[in-house]
Amino acid sequence: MSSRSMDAVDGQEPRWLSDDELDAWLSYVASSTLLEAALDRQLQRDAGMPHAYYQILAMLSEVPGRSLRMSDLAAITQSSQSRLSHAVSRLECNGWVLREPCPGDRRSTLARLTDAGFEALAAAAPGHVSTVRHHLFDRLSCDQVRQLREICNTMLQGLAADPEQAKRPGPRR
Amino acid sequence: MSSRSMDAVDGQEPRWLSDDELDAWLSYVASSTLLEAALDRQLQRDAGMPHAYYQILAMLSEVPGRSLRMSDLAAITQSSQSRLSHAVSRLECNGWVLREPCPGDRRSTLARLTDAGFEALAAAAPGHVSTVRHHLFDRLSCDQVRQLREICNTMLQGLAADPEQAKRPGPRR
DNA sequence: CAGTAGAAGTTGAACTCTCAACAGCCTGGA
DNA sequence: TCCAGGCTGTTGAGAGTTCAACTTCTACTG
Repeated sequence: MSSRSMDAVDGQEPRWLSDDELDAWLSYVASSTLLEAALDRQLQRDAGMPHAYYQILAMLSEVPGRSLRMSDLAAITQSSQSRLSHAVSRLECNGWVLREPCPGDRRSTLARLTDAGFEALAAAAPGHVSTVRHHLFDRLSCDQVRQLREICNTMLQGLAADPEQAKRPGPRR
Repeated sequence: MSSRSMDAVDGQEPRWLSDDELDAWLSYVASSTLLEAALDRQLQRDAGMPHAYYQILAMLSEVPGRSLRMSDLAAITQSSQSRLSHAVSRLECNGWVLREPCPGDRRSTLARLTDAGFEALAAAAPGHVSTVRHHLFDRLSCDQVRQLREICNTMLQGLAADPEQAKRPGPRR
């Protein structure tokens, strides 16, 4: 990743990261890896679900009717359709989510948060928020919280518009 | 996660996130999820390895002898021992890494980057750096890069000292 | 209105990661 | 010296994710 020990062999010498950028990158990778691991560990231990599943329940809980089309739910949880489909299957087994047909478009499926699902979320929320606080917000100044939001929003603009994001290769036949 | 639709049932009302914090958190979760997915996709497609495996090769490449004890390699890649052991097994099958006994401590194992592994890394690096640049550093000001580093380092202090991190339940016998 | 391209969702296989248990080795105090 | 407990690493099972293929349905175009 640094230019110190790596030379390009082809014609196009890539723009390596500067020392400042490399420092920031290594810190970012380390902290985001460890934070996600800590969140998963806490939620798995105390609520029997990984962080990604908590997010699905949380997003459903915030929406009128506590129900969303699978596609929309996938979009707001930064999930692929396949990942979400597997996840909802598991949540359905737990009785936390329910699949039902979508009126008006027979391709679509609605995922609805059940009462049991809402209760599981409500039970999990305090411990989760406390973990997020402990590792993140209790350590940052108000300025840093704003800076973090700005930085992440800037990233999001590029990531959301990523063409790779949407690319879905057709069948081979 | 917000206090708007969730009330604590038990005695201890948790400190919910403020609106600013919630905004920052949702942006953080979304951007880190999408960025990690983009990195994995690019590396998997162009180099046949996920981001975590790239990091293992990269860390090995920066160290004298291109060789580290499994424990030390796990520490600098934010990996559990188990995860690293599985990963190195796979990298060994690719001929990119080699396991060898550690002189002086027969418990330990050294993982060494092979020449083929170094070449695979060198071939993967330009595309990877370019992806990191494209999604992150090309969009941030110098100030923001410094802010990001500060924020992540602050997080790291807490995460590295996390007691959960080290807890390893003993055998049941 | 038929044909077709694309959208929505699911599935199964392969892969990665976590968790718990285990085996081997080292070290300090009795 | 001995051995108890800790360190190091591996393994197998189970859970979650990705990828590619597929089905069904919608909407556009001629």
